[in-house]
Amino acid sequence: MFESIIQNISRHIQLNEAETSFFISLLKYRTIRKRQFLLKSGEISRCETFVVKGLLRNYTVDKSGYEHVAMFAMEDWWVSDLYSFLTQTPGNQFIDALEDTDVIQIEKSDIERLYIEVPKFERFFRILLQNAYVAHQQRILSSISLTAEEQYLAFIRKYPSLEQRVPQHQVASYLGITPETISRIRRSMMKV
Amino acid sequence: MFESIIQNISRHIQLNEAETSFFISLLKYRTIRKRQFLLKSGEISRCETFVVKGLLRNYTVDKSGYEHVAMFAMEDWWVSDLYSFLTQTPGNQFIDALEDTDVIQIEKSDIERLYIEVPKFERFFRILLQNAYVAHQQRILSSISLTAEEQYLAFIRKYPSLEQRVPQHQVASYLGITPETISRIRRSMMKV
DNA sequence: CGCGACGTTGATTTGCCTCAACGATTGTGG
DNA sequence: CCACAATCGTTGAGGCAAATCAACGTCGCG
Repeated sequence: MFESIIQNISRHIQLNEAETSFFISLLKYRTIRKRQFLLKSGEISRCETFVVKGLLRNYTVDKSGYEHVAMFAMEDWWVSDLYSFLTQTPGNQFIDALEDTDVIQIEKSDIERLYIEVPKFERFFRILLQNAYVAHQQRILSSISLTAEEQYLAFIRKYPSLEQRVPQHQVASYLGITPETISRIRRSMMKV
Repeated sequence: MFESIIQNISRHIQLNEAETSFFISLLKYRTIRKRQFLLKSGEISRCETFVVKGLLRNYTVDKSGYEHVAMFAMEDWWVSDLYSFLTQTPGNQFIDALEDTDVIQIEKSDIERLYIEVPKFERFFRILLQNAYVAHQQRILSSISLTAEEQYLAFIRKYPSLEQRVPQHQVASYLGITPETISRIRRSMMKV
């Protein structure tokens, strides 16, 4: 049940048996069916979420009602509305399932216990956040420097598996371009 | 000499005297004159850098030779080419000074010593990275969802002091729009 | 079967870029 | 101390990449 998250963590830190079972005692296993919500705007993000199987989508809705995808999260990814999680105030992000999805969750208060009782977890999440920092910065640079076509090609090169599983209009939303533009890019790629 | 960085750190963790002096023993104080480089593409980013006074700019150059600003760093900010820093391989980012700037630097090997001898620093950098994560995500959402004018207004609202100190064409580069567009936005704002 | 979700295609519009010229300011070397 | 260059911002004209709007085909599913 919890092998995948233990393996994810042991990529960066080593846990002994006592630490492992303490950690596991803090976890909750949940299933979210396709189109169901894990988090809605206005709610407080109380958990960090690890995806065991399936595919989640983290997005916001602007004042005109348009959705903008902040990130996708598939197997082995962590996701939350971090701002809401940190401040424990109502957030403005949604998380829903694009596929039937199994997740493991840990509550904020339990993460804080973990930091105190097993300080190695500070290191683990620091490393996770470092990697996210690098990825975010690359995404920002793509967004401000590439054409729509270049961004799309960079996306499918970086996340070939997501490109298979995520509907194209969701990819468009993630990249900040329109579904029509992606459709035309793909057509022009076919010709070559 | 090191009061500012100690204060920056004590916002998130408490250090005793021994820890403080050990930390200080790892630091190097440097001055960079305007237009000089702290880091060039192709070099390995060997330090984390904290800005005491002044203003730095972190950017990349694309294949057409155009610069794209990844971030600015003024007083109380941390900056590095994190990817190069983590992997200790040559990076593709530049860091130069937009003003005469005083910085404090700590080398990667010394940060690692610090993590081991004063694990609280894992917490400190974790918190720093959490805040960066939230800021990055907001910037991404701005970039994919707002018009040029909305992005510019959001920038000057979020960073009014930067808007005073950074040349407009650098702000344009940070936002992924042209200097001419910013100029026209400002003119249209004057009329109202 | 019928509906909703998804992708495609064409016609048209538009926000922003490109290119070019110019003024103001700052800096610098003779 | 001045001449000149470099930097920075502004403005206008024209063009283009991508958005918008609209219609249609297909697929999967309740």
